[in-house]
Amino acid sequence: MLADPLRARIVELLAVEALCTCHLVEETGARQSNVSNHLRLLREAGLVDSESHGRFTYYRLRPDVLDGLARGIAAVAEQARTTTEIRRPC
Amino acid sequence: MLADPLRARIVELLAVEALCTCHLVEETGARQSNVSNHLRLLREAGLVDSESHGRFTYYRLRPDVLDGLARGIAAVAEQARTTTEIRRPC
DNA sequence: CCGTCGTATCAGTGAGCGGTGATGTATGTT
DNA sequence: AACATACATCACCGCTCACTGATACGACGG
Repeated sequence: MLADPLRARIVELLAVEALCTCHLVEETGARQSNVSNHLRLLREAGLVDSESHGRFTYYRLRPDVLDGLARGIAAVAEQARTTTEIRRPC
Repeated sequence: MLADPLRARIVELLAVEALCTCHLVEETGARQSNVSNHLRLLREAGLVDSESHGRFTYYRLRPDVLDGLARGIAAVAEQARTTTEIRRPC
Protein backbone atom coordinates (compact mmCIF):
# COMPACT_ATOMS: atom_id res chain seq x y z
CA MET A 1 0.00 0.00 0.00
CA LEU A 2 2.62 2.54 1.09
CA ALA A 3 5.13 0.92 -1.24
CA ASP A 4 3.83 2.74 -4.29
CA PRO A 5 5.96 5.86 -4.93
CA LEU A 6 3.09 8.17 -5.82
CA ARG A 7 0.99 6.98 -2.88
CA ALA A 8 3.93 7.44 -0.53
CA ARG A 9 4.45 10.96 -1.87
CA ILE A 10 0.79 11.80 -1.36
CA VAL A 11 0.95 10.55 2.22
CA GLU A 12 4.06 12.67 2.83
CA LEU A 13 2.34 15.75 1.49
CA LEU A 14 -0.80 15.12 3.51
CA ALA A 15 1.30 14.70 6.63
CA VAL A 16 2.23 18.38 6.40
CA GLU A 17 -1.21 19.81 5.74
CA ALA A 18 -4.66 18.99 4.49
CA LEU A 19 -4.79 19.37 0.73
CA CYS A 20 -7.31 19.01 -2.03
CA THR A 21 -6.86 16.99 -5.19
CA CYS A 22 -5.74 19.93 -7.32
CA HIS A 23 -2.88 20.67 -4.90
CA LEU A 24 -1.75 17.08 -5.01
CA VAL A 25 -1.90 17.12 -8.79
CA GLU A 26 0.32 20.22 -8.83
CA GLU A 27 2.79 18.92 -6.28
CA THR A 28 3.19 15.45 -7.71
CA GLY A 29 2.99 16.32 -11.38
CA ALA A 30 0.79 13.31 -11.93
CA ARG A 31 -2.44 13.35 -13.93
CA GLN A 32 -5.63 14.20 -12.17
CA SER A 33 -7.23 10.82 -12.82
CA ASN A 34 -4.15 9.09 -11.53
CA VAL A 35 -4.08 11.06 -8.29
CA SER A 36 -7.81 10.60 -7.88
CA ASN A 37 -7.48 6.85 -8.31
CA HIS A 38 -4.77 6.66 -5.66
CA LEU A 39 -6.81 8.81 -3.29
CA ARG A 40 -9.63 6.37 -3.78
CA LEU A 41 -7.40 3.50 -2.69
CA LEU A 42 -6.12 5.45 0.31
CA ARG A 43 -9.69 6.28 1.24
CA GLU A 44 -10.80 2.66 0.94
CA ALA A 45 -7.81 1.62 3.01
CA GLY A 46 -8.97 4.05 5.68
CA LEU A 47 -5.69 5.96 5.64
CA VAL A 48 -7.22 9.29 4.66
CA ASP A 49 -10.43 11.20 5.27
CA SER A 50 -12.09 13.29 2.58
CA GLU A 51 -14.13 16.39 3.25
CA SER A 52 -16.09 18.21 0.57
CA HIS A 53 -16.00 22.00 0.55
CA GLY A 54 -18.00 23.20 -2.39
CA ARG A 55 -16.20 22.09 -5.49
CA PHE A 56 -13.12 21.11 -3.57
CA THR A 57 -12.38 17.93 -1.71
CA TYR A 58 -9.87 18.22 1.08
CA TYR A 59 -7.94 15.17 2.17
CA ARG A 60 -6.21 14.65 5.47
CA LEU A 61 -4.36 11.74 6.98
CA ARG A 62 -5.80 9.68 9.81
CA PRO A 63 -2.95 9.62 12.34
CA ASP A 64 -4.64 6.95 14.46
CA VAL A 65 -4.66 4.49 11.59
CA LEU A 66 -1.02 5.15 10.81
CA ASP A 67 -0.21 4.77 14.48
CA GLY A 68 -2.00 1.45 14.56
CA LEU A 69 0.09 0.32 11.62
CA ALA A 70 3.29 1.49 13.30
CA ARG A 71 2.27 -0.22 16.53
CA GLY A 72 1.56 -3.47 14.70
CA ILE A 73 5.00 -3.49 13.11
CA ALA A 74 6.63 -2.52 16.39
CA ALA A 75 4.83 -5.40 18.10
CA VAL A 76 6.22 -7.87 15.58
CA ALA A 77 9.67 -6.37 16.08
CA GLU A 78 9.31 -6.74 19.83
CA GLN A 79 8.18 -10.32 19.51
CA ALA A 80 11.09 -11.07 17.23
CA ARG A 81 13.45 -9.54 19.74
CA THR A 82 12.30 -11.87 22.51
CA THR A 83 12.56 -14.93 20.32
CA THR A 84 14.01 -18.00 21.96
CA GLU A 85 17.20 -19.20 20.39
CA ILE A 86 15.89 -22.75 20.46
CA ARG A 87 15.46 -23.91 16.93
CA ARG A 88 12.96 -26.36 15.68
CA PRO A 89 14.77 -29.35 14.15
CA CYS A 90 14.28 -30.11 10.48
CA MET B 1 6.60 -5.25 0.73
CA LEU B 2 4.69 -6.41 3.81
CA ALA B 3 1.46 -6.14 1.85
CA ASP B 4 1.91 -9.52 0.19
CA PRO B 5 -0.06 -12.16 2.15
CA LEU B 6 2.57 -14.87 1.94
CA ARG B 7 5.36 -12.48 2.88
CA ALA B 8 3.34 -11.18 5.80
CA ARG B 9 2.73 -14.74 6.96
CA ILE B 10 6.42 -15.55 6.76
CA VAL B 11 7.26 -12.47 8.82
CA GLU B 12 4.67 -13.49 11.42
CA LEU B 13 6.15 -16.96 11.66
CA LEU B 14 9.70 -15.66 11.91
CA ALA B 15 8.62 -13.30 14.68
CA VAL B 16 7.97 -16.31 16.90
CA GLU B 17 11.15 -18.24 16.21
CA ALA B 18 13.98 -18.67 13.77
CA LEU B 19 12.99 -21.16 11.09
CA CYS B 20 14.50 -22.73 8.02
CA THR B 21 12.95 -22.85 4.60
CA CYS B 22 11.42 -26.29 5.01
CA HIS B 23 9.53 -25.19 8.11
CA LEU B 24 8.15 -22.20 6.30
CA VAL B 25 7.13 -24.42 3.40
CA GLU B 26 5.27 -26.70 5.80
CA GLU B 27 3.60 -23.91 7.70
CA THR B 28 2.50 -21.86 4.74
CA GLY B 29 1.64 -24.69 2.39
CA ALA B 30 3.30 -22.78 -0.43
CA ARG B 31 5.75 -24.33 -2.88
CA GLN B 32 9.38 -24.40 -1.97
CA SER B 33 10.47 -22.23 -4.88
CA ASN B 34 7.81 -19.70 -4.00
CA VAL B 35 8.88 -19.47 -0.37
CA SER B 36 12.50 -19.29 -1.41
CA ASN B 37 11.79 -16.43 -3.80
CA HIS B 38 10.00 -14.47 -1.10
CA LEU B 39 12.83 -15.09 1.33
CA ARG B 40 15.17 -13.72 -1.27
CA LEU B 41 13.17 -10.51 -1.45
CA LEU B 42 12.99 -10.24 2.34
CA ARG B 43 16.73 -10.78 2.48
CA GLU B 44 17.42 -8.16 -0.17
CA ALA B 45 15.10 -5.76 1.67
CA GLY B 46 17.20 -6.34 4.77
CA LEU B 47 14.23 -7.55 6.79
CA VAL B 48 15.66 -10.98 7.53
CA ASP B 49 19.04 -12.56 8.15
CA SER B 50 19.97 -15.97 6.84
CA GLU B 51 22.35 -18.37 8.50
CA SER B 52 23.51 -21.61 6.92
CA HIS B 53 23.72 -24.70 9.10
CA GLY B 54 24.82 -27.59 6.96
CA ARG B 55 22.07 -28.25 4.48
CA PHE B 56 19.67 -25.98 6.31
CA THR B 57 19.29 -22.25 6.11
CA TYR B 58 17.80 -20.60 9.15
CA TYR B 59 16.06 -17.28 8.81
CA ARG B 60 15.40 -14.76 11.52
CA LEU B 61 13.87 -11.32 11.56
CA ARG B 62 15.90 -8.17 12.09
CA PRO B 63 13.95 -6.33 14.78
CA ASP B 64 15.95 -3.13 14.35
CA VAL B 65 14.88 -2.80 10.73
CA LEU B 66 11.24 -3.40 11.59
CA ASP B 67 11.53 -0.88 14.39
CA GLY B 68 12.94 1.67 11.99
CA LEU B 69 9.97 1.09 9.72
CA ALA B 70 7.54 1.45 12.61
CA ARG B 71 9.29 4.61 13.75
CA GLY B 72 9.08 6.09 10.26
CA ILE B 73 5.36 5.51 10.06
CA ALA B 74 4.87 6.80 13.60
CA ALA B 75 6.78 9.95 12.66
CA VAL B 76 4.46 10.61 9.74
CA ALA B 77 1.49 10.01 12.03
CA GLU B 78 2.90 12.45 14.55
CA GLN B 79 3.50 15.05 11.88
CA ALA B 80 -0.03 14.61 10.61
CA ARG B 81 -1.37 15.03 14.13
CA THR B 82 0.30 18.41 14.53
CA THR B 83 -0.93 19.64 11.18
CA THR B 84 -2.18 23.20 11.12
CA GLU B 85 -5.82 23.55 10.24
CA ILE B 86 -4.95 26.37 7.87
CA ARG B 87 -5.69 25.24 4.39
CA ARG B 88 -3.99 26.32 1.27
CA PRO B 89 -6.49 27.97 -1.06
CA CYS B 90 -7.16 26.41 -4.43
C1' DC C 1 30.42 -42.48 -4.74
C1' DC C 2 25.79 -42.38 -5.52
C1' DG C 3 21.32 -41.04 -4.03
C1' DT C 4 18.58 -38.05 -1.26
C1' DC C 5 17.53 -33.89 1.03
C1' DG C 6 17.35 -28.82 1.66
C1' DT C 7 17.72 -24.83 -0.88
C1' DA C 8 18.58 -21.49 -4.56
C1' DT C 9 17.90 -19.94 -9.19
C1' DC C 10 15.74 -19.38 -13.56
C1' DA C 11 12.37 -18.94 -17.65
C1' DG C 12 7.64 -18.90 -18.53
C1' DT C 13 2.89 -17.61 -17.52
C1' DG C 14 -1.13 -15.34 -15.82
C1' DA C 15 -3.27 -11.99 -12.90
C1' DG C 16 -3.18 -7.72 -10.76
C1' DC C 17 -2.08 -2.96 -10.73
C1' DG C 18 -0.54 1.62 -12.13
C1' DG C 19 -1.07 4.94 -15.75
C1' DT C 20 -3.82 7.30 -19.36
C1' DG C 21 -7.67 9.47 -21.81
C1' DA C 22 -12.44 10.10 -22.17
C1' DT C 23 -16.55 10.83 -19.98
C1' DG C 24 -19.77 11.83 -16.12
C1' DT C 25 -21.20 14.72 -12.17
C1' DA C 26 -21.60 18.37 -9.06
C1' DT C 27 -20.56 23.02 -7.86
C1' DG C 28 -19.64 27.68 -8.85
C1' DT C 29 -19.48 31.76 -12.06
C1' DT C 30 -21.08 34.90 -15.58
C1' DA D 1 -28.94 29.07 -19.10
C1' DA D 2 -24.32 28.40 -20.54
C1' DC D 3 -19.89 27.65 -19.25
C1' DA D 4 -15.85 26.55 -16.40
C1' DT D 5 -13.85 24.26 -12.55
C1' DA D 6 -12.79 20.38 -9.25
C1' DC D 7 -13.24 15.83 -8.94
C1' DA D 8 -14.75 10.94 -9.71
C1' DT D 9 -15.31 7.00 -12.58
C1' DC D 10 -14.56 3.94 -16.32
C1' DA D 11 -12.33 1.09 -20.09
C1' DC D 12 -8.18 0.13 -22.02
C1' DC D 13 -3.16 -0.71 -22.26
C1' DG D 14 1.32 -2.09 -20.57
C1' DC D 15 4.18 -3.74 -17.18
C1' DT D 16 5.31 -5.60 -12.95
C1' DC D 17 5.14 -9.42 -9.92
C1' DA D 18 3.61 -13.63 -7.64
C1' DC D 19 3.50 -18.32 -8.71
C1' DT D 20 4.98 -22.53 -10.99
C1' DG D 21 7.96 -26.30 -12.77
C1' DA D 22 12.39 -27.47 -14.00
C1' DT D 23 16.98 -27.38 -13.04
C1' DA D 24 21.30 -26.74 -10.46
C1' DC D 25 24.04 -27.06 -6.39
C1' DG D 26 25.92 -28.19 -1.93
C1' DA D 27 25.54 -31.18 2.22
C1' DC D 28 24.82 -35.46 4.29
C1' DG D 29 23.95 -40.73 4.63
C1' DG D 30 24.17 -45.24 2.63
